[in-house]
Amino acid sequence: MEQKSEVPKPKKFSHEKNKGIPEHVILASGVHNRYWVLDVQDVTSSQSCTEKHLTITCSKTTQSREACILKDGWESTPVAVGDVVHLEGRCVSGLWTIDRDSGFLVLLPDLLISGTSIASSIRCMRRGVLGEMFKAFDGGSKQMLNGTIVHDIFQKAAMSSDFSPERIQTFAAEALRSPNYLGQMYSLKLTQADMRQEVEEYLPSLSEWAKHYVHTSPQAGQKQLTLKLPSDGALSKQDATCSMTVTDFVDIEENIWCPRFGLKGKIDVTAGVRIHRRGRRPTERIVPLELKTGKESNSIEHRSQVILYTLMSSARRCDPEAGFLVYLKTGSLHPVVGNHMDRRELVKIRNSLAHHIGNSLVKVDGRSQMAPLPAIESDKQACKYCPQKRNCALKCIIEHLSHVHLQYFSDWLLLCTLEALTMENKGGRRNIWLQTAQQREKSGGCVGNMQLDRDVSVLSDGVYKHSFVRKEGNQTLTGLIVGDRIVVSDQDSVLIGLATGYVTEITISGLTCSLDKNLSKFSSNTVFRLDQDEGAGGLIFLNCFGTFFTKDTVANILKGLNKPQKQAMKKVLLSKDYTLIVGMPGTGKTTTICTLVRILHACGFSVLLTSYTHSAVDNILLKLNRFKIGFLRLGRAQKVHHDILPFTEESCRAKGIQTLEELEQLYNKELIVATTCMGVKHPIFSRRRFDFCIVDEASQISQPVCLGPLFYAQRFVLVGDHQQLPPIVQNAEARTLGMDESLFKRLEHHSDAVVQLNVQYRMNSAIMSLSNALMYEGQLECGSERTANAVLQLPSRAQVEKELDLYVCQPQYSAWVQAALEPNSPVCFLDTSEVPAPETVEKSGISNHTEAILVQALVTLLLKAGCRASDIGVIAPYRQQLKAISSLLQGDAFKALEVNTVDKYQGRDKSIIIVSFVRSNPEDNLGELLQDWRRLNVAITRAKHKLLMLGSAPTLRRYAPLEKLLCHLQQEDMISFTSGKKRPLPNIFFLFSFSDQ
DNA sequence: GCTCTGCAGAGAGGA
Repeated sequence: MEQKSEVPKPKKFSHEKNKGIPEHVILASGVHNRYWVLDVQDVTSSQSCTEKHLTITCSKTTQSREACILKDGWESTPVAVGDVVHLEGRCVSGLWTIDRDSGFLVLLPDLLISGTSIASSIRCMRRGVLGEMFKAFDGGSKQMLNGTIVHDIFQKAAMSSDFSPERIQTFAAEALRSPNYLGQMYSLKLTQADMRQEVEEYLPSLSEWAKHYVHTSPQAGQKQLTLKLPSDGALSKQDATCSMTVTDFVDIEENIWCPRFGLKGKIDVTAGVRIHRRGRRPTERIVPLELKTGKESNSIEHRSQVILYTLMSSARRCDPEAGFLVYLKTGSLHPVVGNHMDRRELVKIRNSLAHHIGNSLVKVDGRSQMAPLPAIESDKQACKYCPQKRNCALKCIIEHLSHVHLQYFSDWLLLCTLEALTMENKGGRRNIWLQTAQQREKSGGCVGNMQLDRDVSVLSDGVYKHSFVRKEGNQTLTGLIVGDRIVVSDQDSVLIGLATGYVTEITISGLTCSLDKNLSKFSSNTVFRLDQDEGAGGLIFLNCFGTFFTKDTVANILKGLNKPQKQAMKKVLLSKDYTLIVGMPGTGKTTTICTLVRILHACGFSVLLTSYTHSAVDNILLKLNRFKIGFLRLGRAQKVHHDILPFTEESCRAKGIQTLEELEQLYNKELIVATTCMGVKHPIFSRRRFDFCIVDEASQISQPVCLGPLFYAQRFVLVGDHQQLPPIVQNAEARTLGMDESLFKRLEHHSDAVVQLNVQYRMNSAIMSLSNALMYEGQLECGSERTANAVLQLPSRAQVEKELDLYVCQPQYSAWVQAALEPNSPVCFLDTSEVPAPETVEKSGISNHTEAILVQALVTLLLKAGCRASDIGVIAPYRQQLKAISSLLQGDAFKALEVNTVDKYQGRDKSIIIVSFVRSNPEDNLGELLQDWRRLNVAITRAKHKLLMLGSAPTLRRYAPLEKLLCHLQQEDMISFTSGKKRPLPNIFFLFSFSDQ
């Protein structure tokens, strides 16, 4: 993937980027300033020093401009026109000066970079950049796990202010049987005894450390340390000798997102300390302690980490100026002072890293490509143990990768990077600190003004249940829904990212959630904001380019299947590598998969069962469960279907798993393991392999995600239908470059691996014929006479028609209603063009009010005619239209009725489907959604007995797929007009009064 | 031009 030097180095993108400030960029002045760089000049000053002069603005109109001079080393900052920067220091009448002694320039400050990332970039920038691009997949080591556990023990002791050997023993024993660490031991093939031995070596020095430094100990504060704080000014060396005692443990694992310096990180221990120096009054500070279990190296990397933590702390509270490295192997303490020089150099390294990460793409001739990585360091020593060495020199090291494979890798790297960028610009975490809670609440995805309600309760190790209520009464909470991931910050966005977790319950006045930190230490007056967390965005780029034949049973299982389904079974069993099952709409994909799993299970094969969504996975499991087939379901309990909960790892563990053997047993017990494609980070996959992997809804999954689970199986089966919707890709360029091609589609032309399910049991023959004409070229068949001839049952239809006659004296006005209700014409397109029914285009989306009213009318009539609300589904391509329709369908009678987007209806069906196509305008204003054949195909294949479509035929004819559909409908005489000659209103009013009765 | 699901994740040592 290394781009060679032929690739032109990106010059200044001034002409490219200067076209105006993009909409998603937010600028500000003040402490949390954000400036847009308008111009960059390299200047040689009178003392023949080079400087960089920036012209900057913090207003989007670019009217008020300021200047910034970078010198004394800052001039080498890789800042370019169109970058966003944050400035620290002094500004005198519109001129910032960043020099040796004061000021910082933080490049792309909303790109938060972790302390460890910066520390690892000190020796090699390329390593830091690669580390941000690829999360290592190495799985860790015994030493690392030991480190984590010893940290945990120290932190628990700190929080309980008890470092007695007995207490520490208890914490150690708890940690050694905690679920999380057992999982890691399983991955690393370590035993609990191994781990116990490793951990126990450290325990005495924990108590020892506390004896010397915690203020409750009589021996505290006797050890001499060397500490010279910046605020001391010039002092003699003698004066720098001091002693330190910890007076208070303020926090553990304090999570800091620091957008002033563009940093993030977790501080092991935040402690209140008292520093005693000879001849001075003791000073009190709150400082970061960084724990280390490895060698007492006092290395640049370790010290840099501490200095960065002091900088992050300074943005939250009084500048600690110093922090401490605690080496737990020996129990010794090293003070680390963060003077301006060190901080300056680290911020520069951060900027360099941010520059590379923030400019990972360059445009060449209008097309995006990956920017070159920083140069390779030729330090053999450093490279030898570098965790990124495989990614660093991919081409050289992995010789078995052919050109095609490398090309595939680099293509997808580009696509994923493009997509990540778009997702970051759209949502992204930076809105938490760039927008006030009120601003963000308007656009949804945030609730502010929240206060802690009841006491915090512990749900499990590291999971805390919190209840919040609105400070001002009962304003309804609209922004969040149950299951959302959230980030908790203080209302004023000073303490950002205090905790993360999930919404578990929403009431009228408040909300309950599970969080990773206990916030009870905040006073009951503290006001919080809860922001929906879209996550860091982008796809994880999975870095892993690394028989009992019980004939009777199988025969029995095969019995209920139709011919193509049987063929599918045979194909899978005989396959060497993979099989694709093309399941057309209603052909029983879930049943087929369920049967396939039962057969494979009966044959003694192990199966990894996956799909993109939790609900798709659970759909199959619900069916499987009826046959009493055992399985293990991995994944967050909150996302799993209620009836499947007993089979989750979490509930199995709750029955009591304390030893590694029990955990191994749980992981190995079932032949069938089910999870989502993204769930493959689970420890089980570091060891278990499967005979088969089945991926459901595979045509909706992007390639990198779909590949994930396939690495753990000998053979795989992809089930999907490429005539249905493809994976969602937000970035337009990535889409045109083919990112929405699923693996299913890519492999589909290998026709010998494909088997088609074309016998369907959903639609009656009239509805089926639409899809056959449009997409399947007549291949789709009805499974039985019963399916083919099934029509809508309307017990009270006669009564309704009688009333219609009574209320509408002119029959031509109610003709279309009669057509819509007629069970024997299952397909009916209602052309609204003569009504007319124009669309409404708003920022929030597109809707069509008249169509919404017509939907309401139809639903009302259908219910009146004896239809159950749960048998009716309303579909529209646009969210805004769903809102319009739902607001008209309020009330208990409509409760069971489902209103949803086309996309959400995929994989589902209803007896009656009403589709509102929305678009209706005289211009050539089309939009993308309805241009997609597959979306239309999904929309028209959801109904079992009756398909009602509403739309303006003249507008819709401008969309190629709809033109074809309308042509077919016309031939079949399936179109009727919603009114006679431009007089629809009496009808509509009539319907209103009718529904109000 | 308006369709949306998944993800914890920063740091745990080694030289």
